[in-house]
Amino acid sequence: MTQTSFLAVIRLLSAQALLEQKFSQELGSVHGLSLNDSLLMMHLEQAPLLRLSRVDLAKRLCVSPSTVTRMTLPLEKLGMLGREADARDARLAYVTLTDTGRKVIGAARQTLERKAKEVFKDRWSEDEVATLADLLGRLTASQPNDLV
Amino acid sequence: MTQTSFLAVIRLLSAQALLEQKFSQELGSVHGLSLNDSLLMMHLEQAPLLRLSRVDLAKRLCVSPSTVTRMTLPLEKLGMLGREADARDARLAYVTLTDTGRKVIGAARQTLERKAKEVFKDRWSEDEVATLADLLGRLTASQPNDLV
DNA sequence: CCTAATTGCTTGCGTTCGGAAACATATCGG
DNA sequence: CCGATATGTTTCCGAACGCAAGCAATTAGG
Repeated sequence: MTQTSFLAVIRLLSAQALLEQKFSQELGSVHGLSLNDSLLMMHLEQAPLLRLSRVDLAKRLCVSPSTVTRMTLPLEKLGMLGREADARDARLAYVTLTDTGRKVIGAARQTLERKAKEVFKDRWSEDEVATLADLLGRLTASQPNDLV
Repeated sequence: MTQTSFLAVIRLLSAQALLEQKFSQELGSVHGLSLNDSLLMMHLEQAPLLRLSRVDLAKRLCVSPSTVTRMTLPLEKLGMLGREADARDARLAYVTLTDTGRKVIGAARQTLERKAKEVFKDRWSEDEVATLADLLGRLTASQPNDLV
């Protein structure tokens, strides 16, 4: 069991490195976004009011709050993200997804979907991909919210 | 199918961020290694002569060759890694695993194994973990060599 | 041979990230 | 009401990375 767990974890780390490499290039050159930028905007996309606090985003992305601050700065200047205050708590500075941002992340998502399909194109049955997605979902179940 | 593939990829990326966060801290404080340091040394561990070229390591880790050069430098100074020339090709500078390095990565591996077991401790049957490991292995099958 | 292209490695530069510290605001306990 | 503690955000600093450029050595083509 410990060997199997270890194998699963090591392979997951390796697989991520491979996928990130495959996705980052095109995502950056075509849409001007990093992979983490895209994940951030996709979290906003499915948030109730298209907005989330910075600490919330940090937890979902598994990055530090300072990283969220730095990530949102350029996207805000590009008009993809906005900033919104909370009426009750003046400490909160929500990150919002603008109309421009919705269009951009929509296009980026299509790129990601196409690339994702390519990954499993050969030697994978639909059931196998579904099983993989399901098992990985168990791993991230402890996290705030699931994308897609 | 495209939705399923997309879901699998997104969840894999999220799961990796979560695992890296869980493993990095203890690995660094207890053994003084980063996660990538450990993966690099584990690749050396199972190499035929405990040695690999830098470009080979770069491919296995999905990082740039310059990163390998920079990663090995401090580990070499700590006596965990060594440098070996090739008799036929003077360009090659093999990275070797020293006795010290073998002991350190062996201990680090135990930490990783223990943490990996914790990840699946609850709500996972042995078969499920094995299935996950198998499916992830398919993703990394295109890569040079498999760890473990 | 001898030049050109290729391969392995390293260095410099710009970018990105985590952790500590600082600051503002909120909440809790008397 | 007030001090102490907690929470959200930002800034500073050091560490890690990719890319482009450069150097050394090998290989390929005439």
